[in-house]
Amino acid sequence: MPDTARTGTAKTETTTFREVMAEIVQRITEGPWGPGTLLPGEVELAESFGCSRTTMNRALREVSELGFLDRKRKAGTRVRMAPIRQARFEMPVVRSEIEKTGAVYRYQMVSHEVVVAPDWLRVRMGLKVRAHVVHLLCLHFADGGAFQLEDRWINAGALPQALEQDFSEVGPNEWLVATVPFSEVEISFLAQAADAVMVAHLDHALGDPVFCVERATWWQNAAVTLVTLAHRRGYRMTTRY
Amino acid sequence: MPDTARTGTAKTETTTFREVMAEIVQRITEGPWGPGTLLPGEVELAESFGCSRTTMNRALREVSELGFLDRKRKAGTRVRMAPIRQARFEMPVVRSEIEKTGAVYRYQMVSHEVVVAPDWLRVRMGLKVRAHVVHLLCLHFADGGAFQLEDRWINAGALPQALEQDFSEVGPNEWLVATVPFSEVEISFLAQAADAVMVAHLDHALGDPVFCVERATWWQNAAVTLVTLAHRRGYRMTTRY
DNA sequence: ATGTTTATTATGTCTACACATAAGGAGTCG
DNA sequence: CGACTCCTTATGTGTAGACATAATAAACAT
Repeated sequence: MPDTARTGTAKTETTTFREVMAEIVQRITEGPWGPGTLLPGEVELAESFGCSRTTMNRALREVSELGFLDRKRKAGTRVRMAPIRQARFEMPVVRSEIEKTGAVYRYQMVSHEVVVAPDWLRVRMGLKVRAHVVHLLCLHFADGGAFQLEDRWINAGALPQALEQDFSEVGPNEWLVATVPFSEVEISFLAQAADAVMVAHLDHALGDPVFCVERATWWQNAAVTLVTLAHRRGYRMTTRY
Repeated sequence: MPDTARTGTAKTETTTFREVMAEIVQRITEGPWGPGTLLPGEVELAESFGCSRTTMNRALREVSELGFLDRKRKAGTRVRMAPIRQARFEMPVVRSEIEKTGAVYRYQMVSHEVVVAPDWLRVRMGLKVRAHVVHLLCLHFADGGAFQLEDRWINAGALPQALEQDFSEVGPNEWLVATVPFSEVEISFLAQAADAVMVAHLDHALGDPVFCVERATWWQNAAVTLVTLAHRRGYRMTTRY
């Protein structure tokens, strides 16, 4: 911790609202504004910080979005008793996730078929009876080792182009984000026992715990795709805040 | 635009910048602004929307924070090719998570001991040799069934009060958030094989896949606590966006 | 041709002011 | 006593105008 920019280099005068934010967070986490404290009003604060109310408002709003403050109209601004614990995961395309670690990425399609949706999938995605789906199994390698097994279903009713598409070179994920970029998504994290398919392609023994991500996406109220991403042994999804 | 919300006599008329946001998102997801589009400048947009640049700026800023837009100074505002996929999990105290589903919450302490930190923990938390830690095993029930097993270590060096605290009634989590509310956190999600302790308290067989959350927290550069939360069979952590 | 300076431009932010809205509290009236 | 109205207050949001900053493009000099 070098210094708190208060006295610091004195000349840069970075855009005040960030400074104000920093000072507020400081006062909350270390200074006099413990949990439950009712802060002075915006006007008074703005005055004491030597900035306009607009700026103070922005600072307070953003600190509030960080989960430290609770604001209500007439009631005022209060420091939360316990901060909102929110974990935020950025979910990049697998390729970026792998390349970011410096490893070499390789993609391989394992299988590709067009079938009538099985019952469990129809229920899960809300498809019509006898709806056709594209079913893919793909592998993502990091430095030659299998990193992630992708088990994907694409609703051909909503996305007929998927029937024509060749997935042997470009992964379905990258194709999808380019084709249907903005969609509703539901993500689940879960632990699953390794089945035969996973054992065949990842470094798992039968029944081993596998960390899986399941992602279902809709576009304009129609189910587009459902994917399960099974990760290699020992994978953890980590974030800091 | 029919009116500028100035008349006051009840109209939906949600405060313009939200309207503007909605319209922008609409144009991106369904309208003419496909991925890669370069939007007109703020001034021009503000004019065409009939609002001030300030308001347009706020709208664009917030849409950008949603992950749809990419803004750079001179370059202008561009629709992202692929939206930033970010999953955001709110991590409430277990009690709230359970009670929110309508189930009855019950807490039980299983074991409580003060010990010298084992080597793996010393490394993991960066403790001194022979540092003392409080080690707790606790259970959280939902409607009488075991929901979550909490395996917690608290650094007594950083938090001597933990030595005096009685955890048989109040769970360590709730005590900690009240005592050390604002801290640095690292969260990991992972899949683990059920060990003997988990089997004894949760509905698992030995070796079953268990969804675990591991959380390490620091306060002012000192490790405070490390906890592993093992969940019952079939648990998933889900979010939508 | 290449490197450097300068102009231009779009976003980033600050200011001062105004009105809107929600919610607590006081006062009023049955 | 309770329900209602009205006032007050703190945040929420909109406007117009100004300067700051970053990044590109054009002009210039070497």
